[in-house]
Amino acid sequence: MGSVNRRTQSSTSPRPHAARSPTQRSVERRSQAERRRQTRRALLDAALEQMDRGFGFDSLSLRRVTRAAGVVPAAFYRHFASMDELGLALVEESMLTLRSMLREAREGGPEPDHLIARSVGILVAHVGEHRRHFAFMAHARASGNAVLRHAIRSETKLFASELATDISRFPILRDWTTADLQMLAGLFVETMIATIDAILEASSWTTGPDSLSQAAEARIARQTEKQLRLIALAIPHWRSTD
Amino acid sequence: MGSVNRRTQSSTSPRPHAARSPTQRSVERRSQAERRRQTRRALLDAALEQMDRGFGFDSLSLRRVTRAAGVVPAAFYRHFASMDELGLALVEESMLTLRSMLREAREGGPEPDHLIARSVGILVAHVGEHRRHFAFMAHARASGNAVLRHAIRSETKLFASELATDISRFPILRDWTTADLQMLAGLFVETMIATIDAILEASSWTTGPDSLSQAAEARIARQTEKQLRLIALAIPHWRSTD
DNA sequence: TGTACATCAGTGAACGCGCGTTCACTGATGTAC
DNA sequence: TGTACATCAGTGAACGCGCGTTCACTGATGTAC
Repeated sequence: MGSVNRRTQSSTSPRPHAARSPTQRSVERRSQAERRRQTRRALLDAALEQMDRGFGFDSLSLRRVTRAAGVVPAAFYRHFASMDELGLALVEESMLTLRSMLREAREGGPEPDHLIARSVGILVAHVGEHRRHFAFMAHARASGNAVLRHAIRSETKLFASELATDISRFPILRDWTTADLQMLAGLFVETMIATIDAILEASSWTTGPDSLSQAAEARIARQTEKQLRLIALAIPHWRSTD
Repeated sequence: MGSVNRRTQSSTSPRPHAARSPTQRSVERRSQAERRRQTRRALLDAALEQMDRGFGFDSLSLRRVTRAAGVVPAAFYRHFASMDELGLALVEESMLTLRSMLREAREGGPEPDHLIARSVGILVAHVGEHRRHFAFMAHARASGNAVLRHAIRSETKLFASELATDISRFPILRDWTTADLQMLAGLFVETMIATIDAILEASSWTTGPDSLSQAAEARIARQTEKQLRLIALAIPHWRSTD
């Protein structure tokens, strides 16, 4: 990884003869602000990197993170007051990833036939592309750090509620009570979490994609699809009450 | 908690005039062996206690455990070579608790009508009675310690397989393929894990049973029952293939 | 039964190490005029 | 445009602390005869 602190030359040069103004001031400072931004990113990346390698957030030390980011320990405090604060920034970032997945799933529109296979495909692809965010969330969910744990839990509940709203639009669920929609969305989210866990676990044995972990991934995806298809079979037979 | 090392008088006195023999030898040593056993237990209990308070296994130090157990740090090594080894002892112990739950559930015999409510009741009761073991497993599942994590994961898979065998005895599942039985058992186990997580999370806000956490527990149990009933509705409609 | 010796669970002191946090500092970037 | 000053991201040294591990030890328990 190494040091992130090399001067980056801005290609959009800052019109040297323009009048000075508050806006101008912030533009002229961009190089310094950019350096700051890069160090902050390097710290976040270093933490994600360590956690993707299987270390728990609890055993990440401030010194290890700064070492991996290529800065001195004291520099950490220019960006975060504590490791907890860095962790919360990662929660926020990871939830954006999760929501982008939900958005992608929504965009397909309602094609019930392939809906399940498509959703599972999106899930598996997202975990592959944003493995570090998912590994972070999977760990922090059960971590020893109460601040992180509660943050992730409440975000998960929110996510399940959003999903409940989404699925309420399907005609077959029109007459379900809110509680029953939450129950069903909860079941989907729980199945999703279990799938994520299983994929991460399978890919943790090796580094990078190989045929072995790809086969394991396909097997996990097939089982998840079956479970969702089974649940879907029940939906027409459910008598919703509260 | 305090020191565990007080001499315990054995009430079953060791027949003083009997001939010496290998058996006799071990009986006469019982007081020393008992002291050893008690310290070991105190170490395990201290670790469970800390983890039930929300600390992760990763942030448990050998010194904290021995302090809580009332012995000097060096005494730890008379019982375990490392914290990892203590963790594995806890995995083993916790799995016994889990299996005792499965045994209790089996003993009811097949009464499909109340089966779901009964099973959820047993689960909730067991989590209440052995909260520390469940809290340990819930945490270690996603802990940063690879040894513990893999131990729990493989035990969980074994547990799901046992459950698959159990449910294969239900007439309605007679013609299901092995893969489909594993899939269904997996779904049950995942729902169970989510329920355990939710109960532990709800009870972590307060200490001891109070009306608030009891209400939360009842709500969680009701949602789990609904989810299992939903899944059960699908079973007759599933066309099992492999 | 009484005595001399063996075992071994737990002790207490010591070690070197990585940790989080503090502080005055440096020097490149940015601003004022 | 050129110069003098301000800002502030990152530095390097220092601190006290809890950690895991080692070691010779103590003294109660257990064994041999």
